[in-house]
Amino acid sequence: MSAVRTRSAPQDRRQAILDAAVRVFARRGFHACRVSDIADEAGVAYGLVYHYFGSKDSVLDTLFLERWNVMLDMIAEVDATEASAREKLYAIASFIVDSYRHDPDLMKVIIVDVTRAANSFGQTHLARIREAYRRIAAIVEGAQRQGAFKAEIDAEFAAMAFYGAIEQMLTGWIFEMLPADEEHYERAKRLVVETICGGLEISGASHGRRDADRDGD
Amino acid sequence: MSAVRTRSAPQDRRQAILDAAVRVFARRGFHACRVSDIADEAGVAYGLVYHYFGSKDSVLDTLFLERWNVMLDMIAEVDATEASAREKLYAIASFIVDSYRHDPDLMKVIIVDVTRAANSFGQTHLARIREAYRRIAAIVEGAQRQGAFKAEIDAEFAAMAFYGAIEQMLTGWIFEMLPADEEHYERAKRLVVETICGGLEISGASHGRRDADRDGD
DNA sequence: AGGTTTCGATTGACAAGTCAGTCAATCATT
DNA sequence: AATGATTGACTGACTTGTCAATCGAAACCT
Repeated sequence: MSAVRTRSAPQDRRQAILDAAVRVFARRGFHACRVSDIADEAGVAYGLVYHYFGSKDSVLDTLFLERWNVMLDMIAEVDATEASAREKLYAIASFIVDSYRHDPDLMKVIIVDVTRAANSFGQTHLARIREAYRRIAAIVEGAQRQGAFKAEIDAEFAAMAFYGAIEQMLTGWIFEMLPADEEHYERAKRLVVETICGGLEISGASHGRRDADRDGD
Repeated sequence: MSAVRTRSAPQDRRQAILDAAVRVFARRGFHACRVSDIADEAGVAYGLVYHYFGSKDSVLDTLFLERWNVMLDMIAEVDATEASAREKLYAIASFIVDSYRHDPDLMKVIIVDVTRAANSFGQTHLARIREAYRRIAAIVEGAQRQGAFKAEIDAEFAAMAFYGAIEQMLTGWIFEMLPADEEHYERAKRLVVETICGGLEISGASHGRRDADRDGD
């Protein structure tokens, strides 16, 4: 124990408020819950929330930005490796799915409450979200230059389709439309990459034709 | 003209309120706008909104259900045809994209305020949304039985990836992350189907292996 | 060691404002 | 006159953000 007894360290209180916010936001949604709910859940006085955060919005901002920035860093890091585009995309899918596995409430809040309010909040969030698409698109572009991915599919589109597919999986888990267990998490990672890359990669035959009729090679 | 002059037909007023609601919901979001905003936009008195609708939520419910049911019918109709799975999925993508082209405000409201907030409303919406996934999954299953789609990818997962990719395109247009013009709408339809089916269909070679090495068949 | 000052952390009652929903009255049409 | 549509002021409930007061720990002094 470090600074225990009657009062805990300031940063613990701040973190306790953030943790409590994740729980109540996930439970009833950002709009439906009150600042007093956060304070009650964290076991602190109402006013303390305003001591650490400028507003209720600011609490949500902090939750989103802290997590999103970790993801942006992760994407940049992965892209810097020598792995194939497929492996890079698998790493991203893994990261997002594992984020959900590790803290489903936080991911629920980010997907349900932040994305929804992305336009009513400042443009800040929108810019960060867009940045993620851009970095994924950069991976696709790299693969296109190397001839591994079809060049005729716009990289920006592909990135959004990829991210959209992943987000829909999480949505399925969040709203209990899909079974959410360890096995399905792993299957989801593989499915998303297999589905998207199977369509993006230039395979030996069948460039995108509907029928599986083999041509004269 | 039928019942014109000083007072228009009741159903016109009701529709005027719905149309106004779409506009104000799209502009500032469902939660951020007041019932008085709807009434003002529609040019009717505050109380009239409550004459036609039981609550503010009920207005949103109506907007969502009326449109969503049209889509559900459309999917069932398409699935009953003899078209290939790829053509069926293209028809669905077309319908959704065209819905956005025809009434972007309404689609924005449905995606931003309903689809992503489905848990805060009753289970009614969730069930309708799930029904859409189920119908798309049925198309995938049909293709799997016919040997046109890979059997090892869960149909439910595939359906969600497909819908998620489309919804992400709309999100891109809604938040002005993607160029929204006629040409891009058409490209988006093709991209989504090409991306998803390219990965789902059993092509002559490369069953899902990363490398395009041809096996001895 | 004991007393005291300082200052950020913490409290919770309160002011000020918001908004959904109600309802009694009015209007138009038949 | 009867019926249903329409009005908009009003109520009641609820919320955010403020703020003056209090607390606790450490530094500072004697």
